[in-house]
Amino acid sequence: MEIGNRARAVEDWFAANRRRLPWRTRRSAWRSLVSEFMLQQTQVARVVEKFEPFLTRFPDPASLAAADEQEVLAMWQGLGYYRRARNLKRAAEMIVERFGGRTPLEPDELLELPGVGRYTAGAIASIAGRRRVPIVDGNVQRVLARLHEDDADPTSRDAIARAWQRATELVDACDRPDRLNEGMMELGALVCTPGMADCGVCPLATGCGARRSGRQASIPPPKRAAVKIEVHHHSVLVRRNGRLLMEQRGDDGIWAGLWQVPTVESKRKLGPSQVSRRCGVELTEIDRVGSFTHELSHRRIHVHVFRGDAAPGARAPGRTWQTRSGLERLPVSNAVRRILELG
DNA sequence: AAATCGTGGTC
DNA sequence: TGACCAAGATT
Repeated sequence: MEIGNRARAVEDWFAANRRRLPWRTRRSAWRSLVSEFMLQQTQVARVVEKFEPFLTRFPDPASLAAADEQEVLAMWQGLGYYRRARNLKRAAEMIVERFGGRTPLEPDELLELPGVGRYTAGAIASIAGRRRVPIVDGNVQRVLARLHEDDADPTSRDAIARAWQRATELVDACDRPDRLNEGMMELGALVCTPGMADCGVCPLATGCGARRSGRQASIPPPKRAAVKIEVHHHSVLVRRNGRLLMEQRGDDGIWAGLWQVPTVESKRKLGPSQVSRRCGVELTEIDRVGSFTHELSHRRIHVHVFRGDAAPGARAPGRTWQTRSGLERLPVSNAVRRILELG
């Protein structure tokens, strides 16, 4: 099939199929920017729950730029990759300062924003701005690899470069870059999925290399999962006068900037007396409450939960005593949410 | 440039 | 059930 016909086949397929992201029917650069930040490495279904509340609270770059970072993180709670939320706020600040509050639609300007890489810039520019630029996400890379029967390791430099080259050729040959790019991603998400290629309904089936050779299941080869390091978090629910002691995590590492109950991290499991000694506040008593494991992409955290009573007049520098309603305003990880449920 | 950063879904 | 994956970016 000639490349222009391929591109139009995808555009027509997308135009005829319902979109899973209805907010894109309103073409707003700001909405597109927020949407693309949320969608980085995150499934559409998860984003749908969070998007409208976030946009209602932060309807334009100025409102986000002026907001307290704690509130931004709270609106992001549960989405993961919390650095995106902080980058998005910094991007909003830059939009206000350098672009007069108007979200840019040119790829080069978008790339200057923190947290915006080649994919995100291309998605906003092509979908919200209808600029003729390519995008390659995990879906597009898989569809293109199968189309061209490219069985290389998808994490290799060369394979990535070939995907961008092929995406560029397609978008150069298409009529509507927005429909082409969204169509390629939807194809990957709904038709040409990792586990199954539903070639019977695929607009690219004619001329697909993997289909011709029957290698849909082995292209692309799977990426090796990261080795998970095992660590232990000992978290203490410290009570005093009906309040709970909370601390904020540092600027780097996992859950940066989020809040937690006092937690001792170690390579090995610790007993109650060790936890009591190292948790940073004097306790008169400590008991085990329960434990669970929390899985991250590159780490397995064994969470051991304790309950302790603060000694009278105990000091806890850098920490705050929170009431139940105060707790609800602090951004916490899902692991901490589970810990708090045990309290 | 390999590691890091969350969480939930799929098969 | 445990890999593997998701509208990736950063260092």
